[in-house]
Amino acid sequence: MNSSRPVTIKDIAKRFRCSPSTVSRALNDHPAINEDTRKNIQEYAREVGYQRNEVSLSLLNKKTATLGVVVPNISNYYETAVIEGLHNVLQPMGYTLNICVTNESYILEKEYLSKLLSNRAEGIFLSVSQETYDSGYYEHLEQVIQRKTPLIFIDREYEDFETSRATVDDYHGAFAAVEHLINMGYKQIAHLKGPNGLTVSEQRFNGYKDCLIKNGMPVRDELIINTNFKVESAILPTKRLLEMDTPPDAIFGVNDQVAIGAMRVVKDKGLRIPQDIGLVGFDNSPISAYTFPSLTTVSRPGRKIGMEASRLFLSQLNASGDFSHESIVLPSELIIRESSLRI
Amino acid sequence: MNSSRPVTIKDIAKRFRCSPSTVSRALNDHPAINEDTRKNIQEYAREVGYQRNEVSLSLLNKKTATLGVVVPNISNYYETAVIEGLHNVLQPMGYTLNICVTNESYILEKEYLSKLLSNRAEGIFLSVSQETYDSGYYEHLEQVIQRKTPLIFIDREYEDFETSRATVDDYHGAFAAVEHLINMGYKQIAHLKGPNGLTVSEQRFNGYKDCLIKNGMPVRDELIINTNFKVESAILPTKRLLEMDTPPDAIFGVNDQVAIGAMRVVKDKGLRIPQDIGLVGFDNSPISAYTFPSLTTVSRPGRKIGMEASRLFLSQLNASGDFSHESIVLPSELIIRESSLRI
DNA sequence: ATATCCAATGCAAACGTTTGAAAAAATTTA
DNA sequence: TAAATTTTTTCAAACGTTTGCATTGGATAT
Repeated sequence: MNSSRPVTIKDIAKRFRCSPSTVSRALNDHPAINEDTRKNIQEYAREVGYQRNEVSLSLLNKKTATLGVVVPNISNYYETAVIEGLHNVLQPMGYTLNICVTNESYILEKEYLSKLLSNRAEGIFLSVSQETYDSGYYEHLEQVIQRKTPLIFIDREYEDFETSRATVDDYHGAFAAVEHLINMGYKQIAHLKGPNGLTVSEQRFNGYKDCLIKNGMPVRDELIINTNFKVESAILPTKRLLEMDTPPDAIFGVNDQVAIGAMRVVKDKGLRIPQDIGLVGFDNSPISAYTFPSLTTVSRPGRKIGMEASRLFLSQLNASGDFSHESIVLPSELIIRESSLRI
Repeated sequence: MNSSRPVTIKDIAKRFRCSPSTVSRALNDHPAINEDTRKNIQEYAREVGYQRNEVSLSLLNKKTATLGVVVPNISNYYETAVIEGLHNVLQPMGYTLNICVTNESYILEKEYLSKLLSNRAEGIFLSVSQETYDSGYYEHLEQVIQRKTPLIFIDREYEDFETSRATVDDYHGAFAAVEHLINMGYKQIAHLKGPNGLTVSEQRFNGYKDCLIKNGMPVRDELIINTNFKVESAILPTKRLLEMDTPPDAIFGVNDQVAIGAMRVVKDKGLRIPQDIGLVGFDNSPISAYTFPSLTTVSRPGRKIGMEASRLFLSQLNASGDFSHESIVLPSELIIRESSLRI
């Protein structure tokens, strides 16, 4: 008849014919408890596998030690690196991360935020979904603000939303990548762009465009084709590029996946990298160093972003009433490898 | 002075000079509430951004609708696919997934399990860490069992632990991969093995070994070298293999990452794939189809594993007292691509 | 005018824990 | 032995919500 109901402090109290308070104090090593009582109770508690019900404590203390991490997906290297960074700082402080994957859906994002608030998460790290961008709705964020729950944007962001944010300098990373291609003598640089509307996509695109302009090179619309960040989404666009009358002699991919997809198509065509076609990606994913040829790319400090975001959260938490939000932009770094190194 | 304390039912009750019960019923559309009262209360609640405190409800109902997912890491394609599968089934049912990354650490795994139990998670999906394997300790799992919290193993497992589990048939996948290499005429097949002790590593290794034996081929110890699953860990081992007096003519990597690392080294050596060296990976990661040459691999149904694990959880939940644990083994599938297709 | 009935609301307990203050018990002091 | 002191334990409230049961007040029927 030993039901699966977890042992409570009351159960133990009954067993020892004492009050719950005594048990609670005994378990917490309160000084005003008789040594014997304490030992007996602790021993018994261990024996029966007592485990403090944190739910009741959360209710009592209004502290859940839970943080929400809301991201569009976790299948990319960068996202997992960010989570690792958050984790490294916050886990040792006793926080539990509640990772929510929106799958780029607005509705899921909204649901998750509601749920996190209902569950009294003490802070939320958010990388907004594609759909949220597209729709432009952000009432679901207002609830978070209204409830004064610290909200930290990671990576993607609403430009005009007043919160803290930790992002990577995509613009200058892209700029440096394209400038490098120009320095290598490439003349017609194509861009496999990310989905429209996303800050990440647009920032990188802007870096690409501005770099061309600054260097007196034309921005050819037909050399800019959209992808969805995934490797297979680069295949057709790259084919199209290579079949043009005046095809590009270099391709800047919005991320490594896309660049690797392009690499495959280029090689299938029998073109040589970097001699015939230069190639640059973005992210410095682990595999980029081991493709053949290895891929020039721009590294994003994902772990650092996570750690900085944690810092922002903590400072907001400790802040008294008036708190000015911070925007942290970490630099990205060009990593030159074989795919663009034309001698 | 508007403190950030969330609005409670009591606050609303005070505002309307009624009892909390009335507010609760009004918000939950209880029929015995006056229509006007209901409307007024609901409107006011929306206005002030009332949000039900789920913590208190959890305490009251002893239901948290929270499930723990404890995995060594989330940076691989497979793991995220599993999580996606779990998510797809369980999120719509109202469950929140609490994803915990142990980073292959025993201590973290133990801490997370304790925490999940303390937070009254209603079920736990576990892929045990490397350290847990190595140490052989599993008292931390006993607590879970003792508390009768459904525990489902995903992917990795203790062979002799009585729970439900959903795993992939790594053995036959590896067997098929090696048999394919043999059919292609490769004679000296090396194996870049995963870390010792992990079921995944050992199953694949066994598949490799048994296939060689069954085909009357020698198992040469010097052709079996350990890696840690990561791309860079394949570099030195592969170099060593290729510098041997009688080097292998094929390499079976424990996963795609390792195979891709090997691919790089082989190409650097000026050897041709698949003519000089055949190559097979494991996982069917998105990129494996787009390497050059594309990588023959074994696909693991990660999403399906997640969905099956969910099913196991649900059936255990609905089971009355006596419940016999299920072991589900999903087949893996050989995907033949260019890297092994010698004509 | 009184009994009957129904609609609407309030009361109180419960979930598991902590904690300040009060009470009880044990010990020391005079 | 009584008073004073110290040690140990209990009481009660609190956290926010739900819910069975009791209560209220008004309307209807007799």
